[in-house]
Amino acid sequence: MAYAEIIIDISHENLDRVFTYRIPEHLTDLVIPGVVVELPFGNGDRRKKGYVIRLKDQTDLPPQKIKAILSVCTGKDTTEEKLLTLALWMQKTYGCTTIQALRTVFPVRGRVRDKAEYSIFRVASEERIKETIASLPHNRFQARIRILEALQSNSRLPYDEAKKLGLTERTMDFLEKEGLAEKQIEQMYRIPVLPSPPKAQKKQILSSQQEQALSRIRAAGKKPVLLFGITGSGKTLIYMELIEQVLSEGKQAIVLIPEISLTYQTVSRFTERFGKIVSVMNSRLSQGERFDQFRRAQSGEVRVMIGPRSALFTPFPQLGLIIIDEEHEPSYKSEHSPRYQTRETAIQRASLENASIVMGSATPSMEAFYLAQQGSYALVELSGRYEERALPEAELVDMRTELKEGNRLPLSRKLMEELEKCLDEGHQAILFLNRRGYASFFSCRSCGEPLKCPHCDVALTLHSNQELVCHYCGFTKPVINTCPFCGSLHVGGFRAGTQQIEKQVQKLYPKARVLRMDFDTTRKKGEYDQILAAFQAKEADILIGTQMIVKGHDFPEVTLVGALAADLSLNAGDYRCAERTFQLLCQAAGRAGRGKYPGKAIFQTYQPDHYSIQAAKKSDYLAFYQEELNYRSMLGYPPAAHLMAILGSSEDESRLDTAMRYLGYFVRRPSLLREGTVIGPAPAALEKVRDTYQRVLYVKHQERAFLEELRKKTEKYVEINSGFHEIFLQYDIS
DNA sequence: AGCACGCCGACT
DNA sequence: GTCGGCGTGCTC
Repeated sequence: MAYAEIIIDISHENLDRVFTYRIPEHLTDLVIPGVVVELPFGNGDRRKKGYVIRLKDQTDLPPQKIKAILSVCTGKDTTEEKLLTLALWMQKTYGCTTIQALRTVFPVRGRVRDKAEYSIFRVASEERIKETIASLPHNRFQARIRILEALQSNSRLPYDEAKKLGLTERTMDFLEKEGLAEKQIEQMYRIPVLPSPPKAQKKQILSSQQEQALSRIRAAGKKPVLLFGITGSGKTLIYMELIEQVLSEGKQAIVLIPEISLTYQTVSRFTERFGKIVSVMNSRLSQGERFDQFRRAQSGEVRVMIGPRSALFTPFPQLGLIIIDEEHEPSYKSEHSPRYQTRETAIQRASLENASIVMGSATPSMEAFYLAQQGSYALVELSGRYEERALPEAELVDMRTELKEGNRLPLSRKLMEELEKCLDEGHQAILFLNRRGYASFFSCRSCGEPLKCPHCDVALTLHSNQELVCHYCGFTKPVINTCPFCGSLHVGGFRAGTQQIEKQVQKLYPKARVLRMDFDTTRKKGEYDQILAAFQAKEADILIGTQMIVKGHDFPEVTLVGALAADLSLNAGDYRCAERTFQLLCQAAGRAGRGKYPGKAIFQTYQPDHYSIQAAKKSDYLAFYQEELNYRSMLGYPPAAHLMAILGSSEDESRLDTAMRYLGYFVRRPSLLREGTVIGPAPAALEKVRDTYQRVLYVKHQERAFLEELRKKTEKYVEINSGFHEIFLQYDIS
């Protein structure tokens, strides 16, 4: 006997499990994992669609309970089937539950959407309603009367309001049977506001460099392409040419961009060229809005989807091209289960759909460049800035010398000098701080003890309203004036966050118009775009901010970029921190001199000799790549090897410790671990978040498949051991 | 989510 | 008794 394990509905927790169905003989060949089938479900054998997850020969269930599959809905080549196959691939590769994988790939009909969409419409005349109310005995049918009364004045009653009036299934049945009202689904799309109306565009002409790159991309065919082009070399124009071609073949394209650069500026370039067929997704969209976006894509109304990583799952009928811009951005790695890497998943989707895929970056991720070197990706280089603008020259300032010579300000003398020059010439400047709040943590100058959040174990940040804030859980406490550890009165915010730098700059250059952009000033929707637009319109001379200001914006009047603490991100305690630092600095330097004036970048640092800072100074990607690859090979980190993080979390610290220790013993068993290394368990980077403790265990191995196998074995081990019951485990393989 | 089942109170 | 409201539990 053949059976299939099927998932019925991904939007409801109670149905969050597999059901077993019998495969009738005539469907034997058609029912395979990844296919959508029609089933009888529940008491009335209602017709439901289900996803086939896997097949099996046996089942423990009593035979009389098992129903048979009715039919197979999807042929082999539908979008749905391919996305389902993609979900199963993600489950296998990233280790998550099937439901989690399905929810990532298919839009969930959110509750918000249901409320807004279902309405009750009056279908009878007002008189008839009145008569019905009168005919109903008034001491009963309270719910019916309330609803009919509501329908008298309004012909439409939203479903959630009706629920409040006591609407039940039976009442609804009565209303429909009597021909008084009907339940209706409104087919209203929530169209997110498009940045700009399509303009008559003047077609930009490709440089010979761009032409060359374009033909090499086309020559690569379906092989993934890594487009390695420095900032300002005009990658976007190449993307648009590729999209143009795909559209002319009647296919559709997905453009992935990091959330942070999903701005008016970026999107308007696409809408100006392609008009209404472009749609934008962003993570601020509600579930319902996202659902609508996907439906518009399905119907052919939208043919180019721009968005962050979740846009990868747009269900286009004939996907022709996937573009991943700024491929190296950390936001392409999902932080929730499944912890998928967008680049890998996109390549998988492209191969399932027989689509092309192009990844672009000025500073490719170590993984992508490594794979390009190995020949798995086609490497297409795009050298030279568009219209031959010079690359800005970066200069290092050693902050240790600065301090020795008596300058305690966050700005070095060199930077001040350049800033003044820049302002005098009437140009714009960007001052960039590696991380928000990093430098303005609150600590004691006598004993050096920083004040930490009692829930999250991170340093509290001092805000201008004299409050100490935890940026993870939002815990606040008023500022104190004695150190709780040693009683010293020398407590205060050290150095400067963006706010302090803003104050400092205002003091130094009272005439300069200063804009600040960070977490605090961009909390409200639209503020981000407003600040950028204002700066672009030259309504300010200096823009101060965290990494968000150096990502992909084009400010032609900026001639000076200052990185105030270039090495801040070097000590983040993560094997990727050198890579991040290099990327951020290169991006920052790339902001300067994008217009007709040459640019200048100044990196202030306490570690001027570090290779990532040295390489960033010269914008020398290859030099950095070589050094970093040596380091990764030596220590067995990706891309030289593979790394699995097992993240355990629990509210019970001692139980978590015990469980993770035993997990450590388990994966260290010689019978399991061949040629691999285990590190930990150790407290995770954030030891405690929202009163939940976190521990992490790392396993390094040359073979990814080995780690995937180990994960499966670990899952089984955890399942049969009661010590892990209150422990939540997540796996992250890279 | 749907649907049935079963209990409870208000009515003929 | 009987009907409808309402809470609970199950769906291969």
